This record gives sequence, C-alpha cells and structure tokens, in this order.
Amino acid sequence: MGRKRVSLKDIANELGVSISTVSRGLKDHYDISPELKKKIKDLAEKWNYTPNPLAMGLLKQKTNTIGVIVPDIVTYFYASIISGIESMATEHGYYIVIASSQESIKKEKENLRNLLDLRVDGLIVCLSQDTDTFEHFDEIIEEEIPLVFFDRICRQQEVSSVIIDNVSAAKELTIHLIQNGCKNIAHIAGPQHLNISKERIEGYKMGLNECRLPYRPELMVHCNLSIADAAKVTNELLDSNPVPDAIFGVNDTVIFSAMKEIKKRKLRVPEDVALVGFTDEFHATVVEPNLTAVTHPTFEMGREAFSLLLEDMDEKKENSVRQTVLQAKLIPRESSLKINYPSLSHK
Amino acid sequence: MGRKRVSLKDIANELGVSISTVSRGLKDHYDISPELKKKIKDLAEKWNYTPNPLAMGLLKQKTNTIGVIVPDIVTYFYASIISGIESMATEHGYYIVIASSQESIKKEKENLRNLLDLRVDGLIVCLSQDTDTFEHFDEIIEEEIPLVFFDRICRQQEVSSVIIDNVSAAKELTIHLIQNGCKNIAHIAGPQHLNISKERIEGYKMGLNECRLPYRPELMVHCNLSIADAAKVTNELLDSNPVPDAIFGVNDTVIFSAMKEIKKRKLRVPEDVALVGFTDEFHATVVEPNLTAVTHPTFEMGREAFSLLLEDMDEKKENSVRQTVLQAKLIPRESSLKINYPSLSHK
DNA sequence: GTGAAAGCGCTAACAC
DNA sequence: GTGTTAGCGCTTTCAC
Repeated sequence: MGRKRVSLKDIANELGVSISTVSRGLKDHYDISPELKKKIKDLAEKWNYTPNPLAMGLLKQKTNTIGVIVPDIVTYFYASIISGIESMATEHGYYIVIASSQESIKKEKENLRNLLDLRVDGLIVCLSQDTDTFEHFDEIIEEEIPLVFFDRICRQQEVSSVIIDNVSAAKELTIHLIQNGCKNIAHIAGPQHLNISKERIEGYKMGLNECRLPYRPELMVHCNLSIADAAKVTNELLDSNPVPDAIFGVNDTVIFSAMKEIKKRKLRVPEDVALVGFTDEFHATVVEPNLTAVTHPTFEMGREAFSLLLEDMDEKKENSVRQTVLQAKLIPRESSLKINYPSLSHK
Repeated sequence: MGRKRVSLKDIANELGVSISTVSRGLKDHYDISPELKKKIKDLAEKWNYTPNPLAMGLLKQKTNTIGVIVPDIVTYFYASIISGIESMATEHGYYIVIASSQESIKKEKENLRNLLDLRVDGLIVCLSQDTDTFEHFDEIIEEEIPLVFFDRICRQQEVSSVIIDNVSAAKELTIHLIQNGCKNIAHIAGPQHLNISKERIEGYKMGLNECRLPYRPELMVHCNLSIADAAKVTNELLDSNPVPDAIFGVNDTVIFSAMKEIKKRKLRVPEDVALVGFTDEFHATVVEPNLTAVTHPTFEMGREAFSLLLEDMDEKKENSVRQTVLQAKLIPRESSLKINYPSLSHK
C-alpha cells in the first residue's frame, strides 16, 4: 500500500497551527488572516491535499457514491445506459459502483445487499429477467433510500422510473409491418412478469386492432430472453399453421436468433418472413439484411435516470415519485421492407 | 436520505453494555460470556447490522474498492473485460468503480485524480488512445499504489500488466492470409505510440518475412481508431497501386469501416479484398461475410488483471512486477477464405 | 469478562 | 482570528 495521503493534521503540524484553522483556511471561512490563508492553501496545493472522503462520509452521512444494478454489463443496451449514467454522475461529483445480476434474482438481491452495506447514497436498477417478486425493495422504499428503476420496472406508484413508451413503439412497429403487406404477424414475447413484455404485447395488439386485423393467440409465443429459447420458439412458429409472414421480437437478441433459424431454412428475409427487433442493438445495422427496430435513446435514458435520482437525493426537496417516459424511434431498415419504398428503392 | 443504519452504539444501548463489548461479541473475541454473545449476535442479525465501511476504511486505511479506467464502456471488448474484473472482485469482496476516459488523455488524468481522491485500494487501467506520455502515473508508482495495466500498457518494467501475445497473433493472421492466396496485404495500423499498434505491426512483418514476401511500406497506413479515419485510409489504399488483395486491421472497428467502404465500391469480400480484424468484437459473427479475427479471452483478461492487482494489494508479499501474456485464437471465417477449405466448402 | 479511551480525518459549535 | 472539543462508527490497548 501507498504511503498515507496527507491530512489536515500534517498541514497543521507543518505550519504550527491547529487543524481547524487549516480546515477553515481552505474554505475561506470566517476571516483567517489572508497571509495564513495563503500559506495554508499553498501548502495544501503543494502536497496535493484532498479531503478524505471516508472521513467526510462518516461525518456527513453521505458517500457521493451511487450503486447501479444491471442484468449484465456486456449488452450494448446496458453498457450505453451505464455510460449515460457515468457521464452525468461525473459531472455532479458522484462515483458509480456497478454490479450485475446476470439476470438472476438471487444475484440481484446480493447486489442490493452489498451496495447498501457500502452505504451508497442512491441506487439505479434494471430488474433481472428472473425478478418476479419485489419484496427485496421493501427495505429501500421504507427507509426512503433514493431509488430509480429503468426499463424493467416495478412498483411504479412508489418508485421513480425511466422507461420508453413501449406501447406506442410496439404499435408503430406492428402497423409498419402491416403497411408492408404482412398479414400473419407473429410476436415473440418476453417473460410474462416483465412490464416490457406486457407493454409490447399491448402495443402489438393495438396495432393489429387499428388495422382491423384479428389477434391470433397461436401467433403469440413467449420465451425467456436467451438465444437458445428464441431459436426454439422460432422453429415452432415456422412449423405452425399459418406460417407467419413477419415476426416481431420483444428485443433484438431474440430476433437475431430468429434470423439465424430462418436463414438455416433457406427462407428469405424480408420476402418470406419480415423481421423487426426492438432495442436496436449496435449490430442491427451490421447484419444482413439490416434490422428494422425502434431505437432507444440509451445514453439519454442513463442521464435521465441519474437526474431523477439526484432529485431524490436532494434532501431539501419533498421526494415525489416521478416517471419519465421517453419515445423510441422507428428505424425502417431492410428486414421489414417487403414493398419497396420510393426513398429506399435504389437499395 | 434513509434513516441512519444501525451502529454498534445502538446495539450497545439496547443491551445496556458498552460498544467494545458488542464489537468483541460479534467477532468471538476473547471470552465474552456465551449468553451475552448470543444476545448480541441475535440483535445484530435482527437489526441487519453491517459494519460501516467508512468507519472501517478510516481505521484500516483500506476501502475495499478498486478503480477501473477504460477508454470506453460501450465497446464489447472493454465491457466484457469489466465483466471479468467484476466477477472476480465480487468473489473477493471488492467493489469496483468505473471511469471512462473517452480515449482522451485529459479525461484519463481526471479519472486518475478522482479515483485516488476516493482512496481506492488499487487501479486497473487501459490507456486511452491519446495517451502518449506517461508521467501521470509517476505518483502512483512512487507511492506504490497497486496498479495493473491491460491491453494498452506502458512502463512495463515498473507496472504489472495483462496483455495478449500480439506479435504471434498478428503473425498468424498474416500467414493465414498468405495461405489463402493473398499477395498484397495491407495493414491499417493504430496510433504509433500504442504498444498494441507496434506489436501487431511487428507480427505482420514477421508473417510476411516467414513466407518470403517483401514488406511494402506503401501498404502500411496508420489511422486513429475512429470509423471516419478508417474509412479515409481504406479509400486511400483502394486507390493506390498495387490495390491490396487483403487488409489486416489493427482492430475490428477499423475493419468494419473498411468493409463498408469496400461494399460501396461494389468490390467483393473476400474475392476482391480479403479482410481480417483483430479483437473479435461480438458482431464479427453477424456481419456478412463473417469476419475472420483473433478472439481475445476478454473475461479471463479481466479476471487475471484483478488477480495481479490482488497480489499487489496483499501487503504481506513483496510486490514484484509481473506480466501475464494470454494467447489470442485465430478464428477463420468467411471474410478471409479466398480458397475454399474442405471443411467450409459447403458454405 | 467488561468498560474506558484513543485515534483514523474531518467539521462545526463553542470558547477566548 | 484562532484553538478546543465533540462526534461520525469502529477497533484495540489498557484498566479494573
């Protein structure tokens, strides 16, 4: 370990004054004599003095650290949201400690425990895929520890959150498929207990309804969000009757997997089966055909989540539950364009 | 803010004993009477007592927190290394605080300052692209604050590091191209001051040499690692004479950009120009044609970096500088296979 | 067996 | 203007 960093005491000893004088000198308190003040500041500068955050934390009961729990760090969606959180946190002098739940409720609970033990000032959380009970947030809510959920949320009445307008986006995506001539649109939905699954299903049904197409239960399948399970349900869909002429996936990962299965069967995208994803992962633009999806403003989501948390952490304000709903944006790409659009017909 | 968490004092008051008794009771010190010990432990359990890490940190001069500085969080390569660090850190009871330099030496210095101010117990760092001077690590090295570099490193004699065997990997990749009939292999290299650029150039030259092909300076171009710059130098290569029949990129990002430019010109990959990347980003398998690259054991790199750091942080041991060299593995995919390999000929 | 006191680094109320 | 003191939560040495 390195040598101890310099403390107020060191400076006080060197200058032959008391610790509190140094403390005050450093922050232009009352009036320390200007000369002394200068001497103190110069020495502090020279010795690279910075206040010990542990001592400050003890005193102020505030660590300037926030915890972030995400299902995983590696997925572009989460990585870029973390990036947004980090950028805003840095601007406001906060540190962020990251923990990943690996999509497991057990690890999520452990992460929560660890971060609370660390005495973070607040938490930003995206629920794991397995999280279908929510009592582990009781303590946090009761003790009024600032908490913000994003994307996969729960207890909306009690906890602030940042989400995108899943219903509208899913509806728009569905209508987009219909406008491209699709009649049998399948939906690969996510786990039933997740808000994102429910909302996207709702939007899907609204889209069908608005275009006077019937909702067909046999075209709706559920999967956990793994590649393997997505492949399995895709094959079930392709073997069913009617064979879907389009598949709308709850997220991109699911659809990438579906695309592989479709290609294996030598079916063409979008001619035989149109595909649309959801989160617009980085590689949506890089697969062939390029994947139509709704872009999430991920960086902004991260920044917004931190903003809400910051308000919650502000002790002066009465903390009120707020929800920010951001709009996702439909990006039509090749995977859904059965009918050549004039603007894209040169492709 | 939440109510104060329970402290030893609270338990002591409730039980009518002193703080030190509680402290000892909790850790089976000396002999506190078994009954009292049980009472203490039960109450601590009931009230969810956990020691305040700030107090412990002050006392022990140890925060159990390490800082990680990466060029960015979003790139798969870094995200998965972070994931490896996190997994190992969690196992050992450490927290990790992440900071990103956005490839800027200025931000890297700020991050360093911030993390030192936070009193992290150690640091794991990957240099930014802009980092061509290294004095900002003087203080850390002098004060013997545990530090480990990975991938992009400097001051190898003084600081432990985890790298992959760039020379061998680059050589193997070059020979692979030659075996596929390429004669004019261009190399898009990275910034000159980075070890990864230099080592990959060296491997490239060794590969050429081993196959008795001349090194042609006109086929070597440098670029910063941006998409735009990679596009620019790719076009320069395609306009030059001889036109390369293969391009070996310092990393995948560069090669993805090159691929786009090549497709724009209606050239075919690999028939007209074979392509090989380096880091094997996630989407290497998803572009068409799939990208040949050398896979980095990223998760393992993260875990290994933490292991080295852990040794450094172990005060008992004499700290010695160590370097772990991991092997990257060539994954031949479509983008380099000009000659049909029997095992892949059905594609 | 258990308590009192010092000290890790800092601030702020209170002396003088 | 500057010093003293208490206290944030904890461990540990020294008393009894």
